[in-house]
Amino acid sequence: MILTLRESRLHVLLVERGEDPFRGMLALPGGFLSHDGEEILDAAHRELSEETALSSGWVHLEQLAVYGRSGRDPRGRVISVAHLAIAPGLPDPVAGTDATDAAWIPAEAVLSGEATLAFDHHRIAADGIERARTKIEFSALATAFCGESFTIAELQQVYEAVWGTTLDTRNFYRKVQAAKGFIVPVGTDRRTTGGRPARLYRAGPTTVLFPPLIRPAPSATEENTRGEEE
Amino acid sequence: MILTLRESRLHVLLVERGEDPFRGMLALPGGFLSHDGEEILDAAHRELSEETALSSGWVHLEQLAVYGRSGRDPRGRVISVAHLAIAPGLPDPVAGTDATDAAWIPAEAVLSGEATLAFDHHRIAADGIERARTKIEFSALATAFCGESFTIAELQQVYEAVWGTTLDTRNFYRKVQAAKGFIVPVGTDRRTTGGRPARLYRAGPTTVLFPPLIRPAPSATEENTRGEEE
DNA sequence: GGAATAGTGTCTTTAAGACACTATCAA
DNA sequence: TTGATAGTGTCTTAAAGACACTATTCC
Repeated sequence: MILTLRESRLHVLLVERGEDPFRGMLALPGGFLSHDGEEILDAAHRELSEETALSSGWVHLEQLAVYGRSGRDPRGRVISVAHLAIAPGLPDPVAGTDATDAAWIPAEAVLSGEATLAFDHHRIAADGIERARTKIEFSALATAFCGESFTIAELQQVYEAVWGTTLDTRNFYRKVQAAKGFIVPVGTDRRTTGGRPARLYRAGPTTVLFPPLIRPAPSATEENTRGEEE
Repeated sequence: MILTLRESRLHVLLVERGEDPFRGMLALPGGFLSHDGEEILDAAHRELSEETALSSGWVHLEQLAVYGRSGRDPRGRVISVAHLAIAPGLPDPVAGTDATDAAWIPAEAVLSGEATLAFDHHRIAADGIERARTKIEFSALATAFCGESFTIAELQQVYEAVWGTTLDTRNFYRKVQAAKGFIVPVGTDRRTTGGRPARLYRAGPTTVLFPPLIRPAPSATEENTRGEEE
């Protein structure tokens, strides 16, 4: 599953299936190993570039979990190794091999069930979004949603979009700057959009955020996002 | 991979392989799906009870990650779905089907490389231990190392063993009791070992610890425990 | 009374949360 | 000068870390 930010909102790339089963329904992009010896991670990269025509240099890609319940695919026993990809704002999607059409769908619509997904892809998507939500608390992953350089305001929009919350600007500035090695200033550069120019930063060397940026508690939450257990 | 506490130290169950490849070497217990339709989680439970003869009611079992690099098994392409099991102090191990012998090995010895493991099992074991170390910070998972009831001192030993640190008793008492729903007193019960009797607790309803029990920073750490990526 | 283990209280420091104004640029 | 966006400072509260003594039982 591929996540990105568009118009300051979190979006998931979905394809409209061009073949049975579930022809015409929305599904996560994906596919089978192209040959017996293909590495799983290579296959994930291949599927990713087939769907997004993206130079995989700037994409974060990690394994999510395995989904292998019998019955999840009417064609028979299919074991899927779900991966999570995060990329900066992407061009409009390109139709892939097994898809007639692809589109960025707001994560909200997927989570709420407003968009219905084929197979058990709702569950996979929910797990992936939850992984992203958790991981940006403790790792520098949020910068994967940004381009090479970005402003602190843009980074704040990433957190707000992924968590679906609003954050206090002053506290956010304090916290990202307190996390040493998270972002480093790109010297002289600035960019302007009508107001005071913003300082540009790029991702720093650190992958582990300390202190972390804890997500505000919504009210009562669940845990358990890992794989198919239970 | 199965983790438990023995003599206040974290141990991993390893089997000595009775068959090629890697005959005679230590390896994580495991096996293949018994038939085409077997659920992955069921198979993990089955392997678990084959190795430990444990009523799976008291065991925590979760999916860890997939390991599928070609070349990881000389027999051919083998995709392993690693699982992490955590159980309270277990009886001495029972030899499994594909193992001539099984033994609890200190996690330290596995991590340090003092014990050499077959296949890529060192990596899997390291990932599993790191998962446990991280997860007891934010979830009530540590109680899975204890029996049905336990003392706070015993729970502290779990944290110390898994993290490989020592903790301040007073701060630990304060923190576990501040995390509402983590542990609940088992009323009148006590148990005695020569000193003042300790109050007994059992696992509470909460799975998410708030505030969490943050693991003390060792000095400089890495992250990235998920699966085979990179 | 002594050995053994259980349990607690205070002070300091760090970080979170809440909150509103000043700074810099373009038009 | 106005509109727009960027950036900052303080006070309060929560939680972490450091630290040493009292309590209860068995012998």
